[in-house]
Amino acid sequence: MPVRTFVLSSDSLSGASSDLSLEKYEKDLNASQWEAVRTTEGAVLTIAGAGTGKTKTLTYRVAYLIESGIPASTILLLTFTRRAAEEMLNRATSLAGVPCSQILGGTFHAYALKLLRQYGTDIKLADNFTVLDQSDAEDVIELVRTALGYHKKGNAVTEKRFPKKSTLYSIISAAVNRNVPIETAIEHTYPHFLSLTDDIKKIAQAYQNYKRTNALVDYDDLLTLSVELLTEKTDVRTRISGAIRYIMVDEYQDTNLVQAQLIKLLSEVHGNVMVVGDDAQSIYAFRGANYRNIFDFPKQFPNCRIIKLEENYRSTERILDLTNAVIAQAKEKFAKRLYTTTKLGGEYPAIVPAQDERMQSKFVAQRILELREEGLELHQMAVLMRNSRDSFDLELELRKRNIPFVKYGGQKITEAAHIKDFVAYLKLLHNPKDVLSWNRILKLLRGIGPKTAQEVSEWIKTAPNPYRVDTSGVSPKYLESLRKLAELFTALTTSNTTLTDKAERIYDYYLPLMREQYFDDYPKRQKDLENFLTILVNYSSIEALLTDLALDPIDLSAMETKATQKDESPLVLSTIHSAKGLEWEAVFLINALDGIIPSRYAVSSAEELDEELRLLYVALTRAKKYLYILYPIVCAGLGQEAYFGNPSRFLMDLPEESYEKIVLVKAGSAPRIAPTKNQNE
DNA sequence: AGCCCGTCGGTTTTT
DNA sequence: CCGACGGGCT
Repeated sequence: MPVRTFVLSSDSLSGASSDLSLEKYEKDLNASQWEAVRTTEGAVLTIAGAGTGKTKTLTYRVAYLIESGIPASTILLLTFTRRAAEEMLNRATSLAGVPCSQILGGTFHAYALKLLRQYGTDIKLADNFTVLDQSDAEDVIELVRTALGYHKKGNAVTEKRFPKKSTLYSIISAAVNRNVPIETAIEHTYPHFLSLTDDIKKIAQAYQNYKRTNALVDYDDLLTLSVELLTEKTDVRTRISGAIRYIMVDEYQDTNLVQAQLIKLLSEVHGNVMVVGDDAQSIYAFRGANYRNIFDFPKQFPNCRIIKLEENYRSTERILDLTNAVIAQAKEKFAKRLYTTTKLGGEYPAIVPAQDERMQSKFVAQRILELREEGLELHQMAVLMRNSRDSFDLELELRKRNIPFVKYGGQKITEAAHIKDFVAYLKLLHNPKDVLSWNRILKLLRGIGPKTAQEVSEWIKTAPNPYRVDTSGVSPKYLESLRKLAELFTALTTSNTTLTDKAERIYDYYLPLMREQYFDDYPKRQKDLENFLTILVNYSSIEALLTDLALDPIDLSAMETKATQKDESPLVLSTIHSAKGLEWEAVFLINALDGIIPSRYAVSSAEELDEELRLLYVALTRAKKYLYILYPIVCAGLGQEAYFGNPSRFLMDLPEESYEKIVLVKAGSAPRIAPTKNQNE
């Protein structure tokens, strides 16, 4: 039996020691990282390239502050996802040897929500307000659009096609996030709707009013209302910013103007702010992020110190050469070029044209199994894609070969109709006047459509006891089903049961309705609901559950894996956007086609094209050791007709010596991998 | 008038 | 595969 020694690294042990000297921090870091850690006073801008130890630096800085005696509750750490915050805090805790869990933080939106829950009434916000996620917000828009009469065709104003609710939402949201008037937002993304500007403005206004009168707050409101609060209420601002001595912001290139404003306000008293970001990795401009925030930071904080991290510790030299060549194609140039001194050489990154999507999937699955034979674990490998649906074929192949995987990106559980239905009952227990949820659950009843649902829910809003749906004077068509609904709510509200009991009760009531509503695929949906119930058990209050669902909903397929966990940590499938900040030993990028990445919706403007290039850059820089870029040559069209796909334009002009090409050859029924260096022709 | 259901068209990325 | 739309039904 082979025996190896295993060396425990010192930093996982040092946590236990009460080593008062802070030198251990210096020892683990390079000069720039250490400078970023110890420069705690004043404003600091850290520009950190991919894989240069950005997360490590932030983690060490948190631990360093804590060990220097700074109370955790005076530190605010803002990150892009809650997962990122949790991971950093865990690592900082073991580093500093003292719990860091008291640190304030999470996402901008979550922190803003906390502020508003506490001080919202100061700006006349109802104290029981509900947070709308995107699909809720779209439903509200649909509601006000209908109320204004825009749904009818032949309406004088709607001779032309009227934008659908998701388009309306994205226009309204873009205007807020970019801090521009509605017409500018329309012109930017949907110039063909410019002639409807006045109507869209009316809807935007009605949407705003509706939210206010019904105590609803959408994602953008969380940020803008926080800014409003801190701007207008001087005493609140002084109290809050006085209590925050140190602020750290991760992924600053993906913040928008409102978020930048928020930072400025929160740091007013102490002025100790460090923002960390990489302009080359900005991939959220589509949602209003502005990477120029990075360059504007020194203007906002004139005495700010600028620190650059340029030494990459993640990838091999060969991968780095390729990714440097990729990002060099950007129209807007980036000043830095990453280098490595520790991971010289390595395997060539590979570009793999596959005959078709099936072949692509087979290659990925087979190569993953081979790498696992060589000792890589499944969770150390990832398959990345531009669009969530690009992995459907691969998912079939992985299931066929029994390779467990978890998928990030794509549909969230709160976007699935059946989960939304289910949650609507819970929302009503939390807020009985939630018209939106009434609407939703009433429409599930046979004979009740949009019109009746709206009438009934408007009536409920003013009723003394909303749960006792009054059945007098309603049409016998749906009398019985209304009675049953009232019965459900009576049971839910009169007995003192736990959340789990309530949920089960709702489940029993809802299941038959669901079967009727979504007859085609109800078994799948039923399974989802059962999985959802197992997650729900972890929550003690409806409010906690609803907050999590609104601000950090898990992906539908991730929920499935969570519920049916196998003993082996699964392979990761992820959209590039959801892969931000993560890294793997082996990375496969699939469907690297022109029209996919860059997206065909982005090719008309140089700016959007650059963002797609940065997206590709983010994808490729996730790889530590192995990198495969794949695309199918023949693509299946929408119907049955196939067409020839072109590889991404970003791959066309890369230096020949920066990658190898892999040609797939069939051996019997299974394809074999025949590596050929592209330079030996 | 309002509901139901079949058909067709268009399909990015997410706090 | 979901959502908008139109026609027929209650």
